[in-house]
Amino acid sequence: MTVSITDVARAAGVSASTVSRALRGRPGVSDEVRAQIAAVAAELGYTASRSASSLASGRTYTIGVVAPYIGRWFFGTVLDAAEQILSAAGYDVLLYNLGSPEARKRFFTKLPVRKRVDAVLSLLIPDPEETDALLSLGVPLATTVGGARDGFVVVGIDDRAGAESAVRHLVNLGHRRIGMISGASGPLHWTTPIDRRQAYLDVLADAGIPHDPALEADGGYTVEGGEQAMTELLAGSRPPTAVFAQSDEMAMGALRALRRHRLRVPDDVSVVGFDDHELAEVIGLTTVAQPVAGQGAEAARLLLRRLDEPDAELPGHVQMPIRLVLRETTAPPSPRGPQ
Amino acid sequence: MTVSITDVARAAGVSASTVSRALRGRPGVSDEVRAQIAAVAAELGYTASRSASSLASGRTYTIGVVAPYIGRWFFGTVLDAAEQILSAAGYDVLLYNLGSPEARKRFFTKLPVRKRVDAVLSLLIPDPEETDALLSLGVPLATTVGGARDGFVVVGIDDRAGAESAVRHLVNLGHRRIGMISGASGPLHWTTPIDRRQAYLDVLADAGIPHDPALEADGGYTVEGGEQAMTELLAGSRPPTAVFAQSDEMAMGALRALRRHRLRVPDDVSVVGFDDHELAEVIGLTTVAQPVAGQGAEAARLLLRRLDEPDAELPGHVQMPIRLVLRETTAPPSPRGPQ
DNA sequence: CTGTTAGCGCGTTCAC
DNA sequence: GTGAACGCGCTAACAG
Repeated sequence: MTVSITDVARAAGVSASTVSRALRGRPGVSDEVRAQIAAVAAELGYTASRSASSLASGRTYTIGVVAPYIGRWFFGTVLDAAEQILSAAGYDVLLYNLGSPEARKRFFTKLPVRKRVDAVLSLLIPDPEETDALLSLGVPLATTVGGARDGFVVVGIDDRAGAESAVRHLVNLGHRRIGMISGASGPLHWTTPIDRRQAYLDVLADAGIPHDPALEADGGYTVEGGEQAMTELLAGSRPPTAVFAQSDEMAMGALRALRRHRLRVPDDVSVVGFDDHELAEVIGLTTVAQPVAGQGAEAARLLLRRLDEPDAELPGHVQMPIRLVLRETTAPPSPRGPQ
Repeated sequence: MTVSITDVARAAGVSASTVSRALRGRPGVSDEVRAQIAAVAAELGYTASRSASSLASGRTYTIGVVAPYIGRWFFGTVLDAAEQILSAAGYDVLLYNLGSPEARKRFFTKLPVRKRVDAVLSLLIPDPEETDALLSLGVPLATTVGGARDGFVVVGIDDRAGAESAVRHLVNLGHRRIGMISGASGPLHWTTPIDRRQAYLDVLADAGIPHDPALEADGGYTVEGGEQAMTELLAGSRPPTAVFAQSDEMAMGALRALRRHRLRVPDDVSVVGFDDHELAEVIGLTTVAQPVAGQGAEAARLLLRRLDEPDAELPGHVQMPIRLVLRETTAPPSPRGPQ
């Protein structure tokens, strides 16, 4: 039924080893024999069985990618970029979508990637136990989230610097009542919301603006959450004149809430996001841009280099550039304040 | 280093065959032995090598998913849903992102999924040659795009009915100059834009509205394309009072173009999209909703059933429901017309 | 430069 | 109910 290496060997009048060497471009085969084998293989439609070759060689030419919510723009974009780099290098991608707690638990207890992948790229932050599980795989590890960690190649951004530039922008415009929509209720060990919040506090302190806890709300990194959070902020006795949302999706939710309250942006309230979502430009959202696809691609590249030269010195932590993109949702505060 | 089935067998004082039977729940093992083996395996952290077991059994417990642009909301969402169903059933997902022509060609010529997957789910429409390549794999096939085709389980929607409801809505509001932003420049064999366009023509004809080619523009299914297309339409001598965009992303681009031209929506121009993108609600976009995640999940389920009972009768073509969602971007035409 | 010999780790007959 | 033998298709080490 399916054509095997011995079929090719027989048809070409050589041994299976020669076929193996010839097709994989290994030295030790004369050019004419190699060409003839290639021709026979093509004619028969032969492809080596990955199961068999990885069993024999120990290499799988497969990379495992674990992600939360691949349907979300951010992760989808990272995955997209990483896959392109990996497949161009001849690697296949095994995808694990760990959005639900059950899926996540199932993955880390059964660890289906064991003996199946040459490396793992994680788009989520593993907790200490999960980290141990990944380390136990004994393969190179990379991640695009969180800070530097042992055993991982980390490609990320400077969350604090990014958040600082956003909040400072609002301060420079003259705002004093600056709210923040964060994502504190996310998974543990997820330092991003913590870092961005700290930057917010730092900039306020730096500007001599007292911190008002009533100006903080949790948006859970979703559009709906952002909308609810903004609604909460508006319900306060002294609502903010500007809001820093820790993600563009939450910012979009905030914009929706503002529209529902008949408040104009940026005349009544300014909004800054974070990410530079593909639709941020469409909406005219001022935001902190980070190279999302770039991080996926870079992490994939570093992983490939680790596989090519296991002993090469590689940076354990790469910082990608960020920049504040000014659009149409920020302006100086209205003299009359919101309302 | 890595623990194998013989390690477990030795530690449990049984043979490898018994371990194999016990761990996979096959009959022929006493309950107490089975329990003991399970305990030993857990303690040693044993997982069967997929390479070895699929080499021996012929089953890979892996499904190949090919997609264009997984970074795009639509495909990311379909993939997300399909992956959840498949991994819950114990299958792994091998992902192939075929956005670029090179990646696509590479995939279909080298066919890296051969002997690697038990089934394939395609989120793109293969041309006749590519179809042959997929059929040659000899495994169940499914797709979420295009019409019914031999050898595939197709899960989709009625594109014509959906587009009709959108255009009819505009007609019912009283619009006579109705533009369309389509995606004709996409890949060949992609019938969606053709079907949606035909529906547009049918409804116009039905309403006695003459067709004006100047009211059609190509948006290539992207936000930027939609923006350009809308700009083209506005540059005409008699711009439309309403526009049907064949996708929400193009509709969002159109909204941006309208804003830039200082035209109000829906007062000056009405816009209808197609898909019910996750941000459509945020923007208040009237659109034709289709169950995007639902299609991915359903296709995955049908594939699993095919694998479980290869001889069962399965529908070759499943139509998922659609519905028009009225929001804030459509209204009767302004008495003065656009401007 | 090429063929031969051994496994890689497991599932699957068979015997027992 | 359990174990021994064999083979899945391929790569790696060794001869020649």
